[in-house]
Amino acid sequence: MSVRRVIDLLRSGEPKQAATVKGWVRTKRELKDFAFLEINDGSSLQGLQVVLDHSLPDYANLLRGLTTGASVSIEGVLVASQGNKQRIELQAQTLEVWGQCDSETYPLQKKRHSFEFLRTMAHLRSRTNTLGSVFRVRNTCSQAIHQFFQERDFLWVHTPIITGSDCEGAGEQLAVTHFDPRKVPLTETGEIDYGQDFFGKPTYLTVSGQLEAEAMALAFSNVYTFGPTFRAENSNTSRHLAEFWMVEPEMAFCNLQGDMDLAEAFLKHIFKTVLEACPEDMAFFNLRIDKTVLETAEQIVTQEFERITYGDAIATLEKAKHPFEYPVEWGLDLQSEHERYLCEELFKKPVIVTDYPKEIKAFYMRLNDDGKTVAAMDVLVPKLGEIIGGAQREERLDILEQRILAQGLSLEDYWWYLDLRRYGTVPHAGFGLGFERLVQFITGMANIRDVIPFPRTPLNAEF
RNA sequence: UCCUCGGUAGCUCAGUGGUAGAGCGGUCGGCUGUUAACCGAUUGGUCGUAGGUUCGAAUCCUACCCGGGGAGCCA
Repeated sequence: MSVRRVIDLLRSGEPKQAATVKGWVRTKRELKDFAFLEINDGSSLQGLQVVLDHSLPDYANLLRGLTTGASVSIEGVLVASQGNKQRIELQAQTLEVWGQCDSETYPLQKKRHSFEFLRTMAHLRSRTNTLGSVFRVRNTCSQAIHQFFQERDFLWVHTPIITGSDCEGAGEQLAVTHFDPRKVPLTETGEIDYGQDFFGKPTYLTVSGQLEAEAMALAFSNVYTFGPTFRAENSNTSRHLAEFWMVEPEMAFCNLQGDMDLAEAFLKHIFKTVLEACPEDMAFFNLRIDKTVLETAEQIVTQEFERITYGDAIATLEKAKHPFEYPVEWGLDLQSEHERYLCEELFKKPVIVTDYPKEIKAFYMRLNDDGKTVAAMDVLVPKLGEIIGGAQREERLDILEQRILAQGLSLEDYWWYLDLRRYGTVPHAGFGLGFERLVQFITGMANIRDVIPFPRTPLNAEF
């Protein structure tokens, strides 16, 4: 008798077939002479309905052990369901409880729980409908990302998680040390003597693999990273994590135009893949989480993104009859409210804003011919704001050196990054995508802590 | 980090100075193929923590802790 996943049985199981299913009890509905179980094994949102007849040996005792959350193995025969909520169901013949689940103390009820409550039990919450759907969609997103790049001959490169560079230009870093915090060695002048630490110098968790990805792109032409990233910012919002996953493609012989084209094709591919692979989960999000996710996904796949320069965006915002809390003025960064106005009210779709003033962007972004702006691009989406940030990189050694110095940074810290411009430099471009923000955007989940299994945020590393 | 709202039963919440409540869940019983099952009964509390005011505090005051939403920073 073959063991089959629930999704397989729901899709292709036929009456009279023998089948064994293994999973966890979601609900039990008892009637006088028989009972229904719903078994879920994580393979799909819908569970398999199992019918237990009172003629089963030791029926009364059996039912007592079949509580919500218990793990079971059930052998039986598939039959056409008399109910209208499922095509097929399993008539149980033998049943084994692997692990009991005390219903007095098991925290997950059959009814809906708040996401705040579920966050206090990250080890159990994946057994709920919503988190189950989230993590299946998250998996499909991962797969779609690799597929997109691999089909285009991009090399997946593994950039370091521990970095010796404390100046990657993207926020506070978490220190990595092997020192005993009670006995940190000091130099004669009273400074911390990092020469005695594990790596012989200060080290940190990476905030971006971009600089290393650029090095790899200058050998392999097209590469991408997909890995964890860390930020020690004390950000307490529904869109920030201290540990998150980032996707960073980097392309040699590419300009800003090519960068934007790639970003748009990339998002379209992921949405298309999720719509095809996870229709049940997406329908669930549309019904229970956010009634616009399907419409939004269809728009992403079919519509061209709006493209607008920062200068035009500022001019548009200045003319808008919309009250803004923060000032709109050339040279100031766009605030959340401005970004939301552009993509939620004005264009009603994703917007790519390009060519920002050089003062508000990173040193490595390529200086435009006007000398005032850089070849940067941000992809803004409704509700979330910035989901992708990218740029054509500055490939000219002299200008890059000026930009590093102008931002108060030191050339020595970037010696190897500058070498890339000394030896065979080429125009190149890339972008970074916050993976959890992508999953948030696709699923409509309001809080980023609910789209990663074990979220890391300030004061939260329990699991 | 700032602003703001909140913390009362396992969960979601009501109670705003005078005996601690409801719905759901759990348990027990009933029931015609149920599917957020249904019907009946029942169980369940250091009111976030520590001080203070008061004859009396879940309720008023102070501090702290934790959570939600918004902002900044960003992805």
